Amino acid sequence: MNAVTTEDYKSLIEPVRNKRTFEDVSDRLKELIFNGALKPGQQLPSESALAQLFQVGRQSVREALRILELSGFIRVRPGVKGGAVVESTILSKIGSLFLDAFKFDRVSMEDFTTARRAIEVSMLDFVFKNAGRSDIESLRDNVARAKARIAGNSPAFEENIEFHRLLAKASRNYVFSIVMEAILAVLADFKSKFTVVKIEQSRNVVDCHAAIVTAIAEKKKPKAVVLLKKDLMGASEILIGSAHKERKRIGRTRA
Amino acid sequence: MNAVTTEDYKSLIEPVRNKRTFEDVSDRLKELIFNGALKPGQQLPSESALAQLFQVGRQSVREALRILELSGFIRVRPGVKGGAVVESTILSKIGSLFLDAFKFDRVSMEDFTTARRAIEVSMLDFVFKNAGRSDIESLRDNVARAKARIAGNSPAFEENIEFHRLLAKASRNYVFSIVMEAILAVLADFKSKFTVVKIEQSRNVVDCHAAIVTAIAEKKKPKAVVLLKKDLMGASEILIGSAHKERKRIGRTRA
DNA sequence: TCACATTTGTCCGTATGTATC
DNA sequence: AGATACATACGGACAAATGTG
Repeated sequence: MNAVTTEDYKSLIEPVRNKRTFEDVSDRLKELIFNGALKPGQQLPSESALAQLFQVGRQSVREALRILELSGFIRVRPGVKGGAVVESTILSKIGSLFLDAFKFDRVSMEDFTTARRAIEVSMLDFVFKNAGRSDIESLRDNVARAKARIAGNSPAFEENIEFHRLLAKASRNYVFSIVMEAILAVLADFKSKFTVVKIEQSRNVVDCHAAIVTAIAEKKKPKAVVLLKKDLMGASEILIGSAHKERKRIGRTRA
Repeated sequence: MNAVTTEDYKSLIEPVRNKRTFEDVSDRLKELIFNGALKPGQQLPSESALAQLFQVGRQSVREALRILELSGFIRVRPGVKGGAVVESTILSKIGSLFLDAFKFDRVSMEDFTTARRAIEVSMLDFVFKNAGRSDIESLRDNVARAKARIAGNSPAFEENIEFHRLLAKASRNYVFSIVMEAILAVLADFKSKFTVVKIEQSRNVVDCHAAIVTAIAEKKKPKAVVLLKKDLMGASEILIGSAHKERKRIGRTRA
């Protein structure tokens, strides 16, 4: 008899079954999606059918579907002909999780805007390297729509956010699209809550965007960098300004 | 009578109540966490207690807790004195979601490594600007531990990943920590699956890391940039190499 | 317009596994 | 070892949503 306890074996022997049922189910379904056995647009069996197939209760299936839904693998709708359909909404899910991280860990607007500036400027290299004619067309189209909206006397809030999404797409590197989506999620949330977008601000932004597109089309990289920095700096000032006001209003400082 | 249907109003009128019960519950709990009413380390009431408090069924509470768990807000453990505890694991959740996006959308290793290089190099600016003595100490410590492991004739896989996490921390900007966590999740997953880390490779990496730390300590930025690029380029080659082999082995091309 | 079928959404009762005291 | 308190899991039931005839 010695002092070796079960505890000592925990690092050596892993349990045969440590996963919870619903985790097992969601992992199995994930695998099917990764394998290509379940393709985007394809309908999954109903909850009760899945329960029978996996030989588990419906509750476990539901919790598994909840996981897949939140991870951005499926969309679930009620009603006849409803149910779970394979569909990638991961991008927007990453955005909301990033936003959660911001709120939970109380990231400062200064950190956010400076990091954003650095990342987006470095992304511009890729735009110059990889953007095609169609990308530039999309950007031009975006600017045109933004101008039209401003001409109609309303701020082009959505369009000006979309511009950066399109810029990321023009980098032809999906990683930047993911990161940009995260950035824009924070931006959209913050702006919608704390700032009133004025027409004048919107107009300046659109003008800057238009100049950026021109610089890209004319392959003038240094000019584009300067313009993008100016654009992002303007956004920073608005954000940080309202963040300070907000902190004052709430009367609580950062931990 | 005109052709205006209910459908036309969907963009104008949002439903009074489109949320499902469990979404309501998880949102309410999230708010309590953001408000600071529920602090990290704090225990939530039991499932049945929450069900009574919110006046909903246990199943709705369970699905709400599943969401909070997956979003990285709580940890759930069974047994007496178990239950849901507020705890931020969002960083690792963002990592796994990022990894999911990679697998789902079949991002190429080329895109991943080039984007990573760009982001990490731009992050280096922040390291030079903000890193304190303690950050450099952490990096030095990491290199020392890696060297010790290699001296013991085993590859310093974990330590070499951790190096980049510490580098992000040294930037003193949490945004980079988040992005880095996402990058490392992909890296760890890929390496653990497809490549055998050789001692020789590990040694080269550690030597490079050591040189980077020295360059940072001596405030030699251009040198640090060159070294970091070299380090990341080495990682790229290993990854892309094994990615090609892997694609060949599986016998499936990218969609 | 209305009834119907299907599927998700929700609740309840109950049983089991698990960790702590 | 036994009692406990909790999550986990199952099955049944009904409500709500939604497409179809």
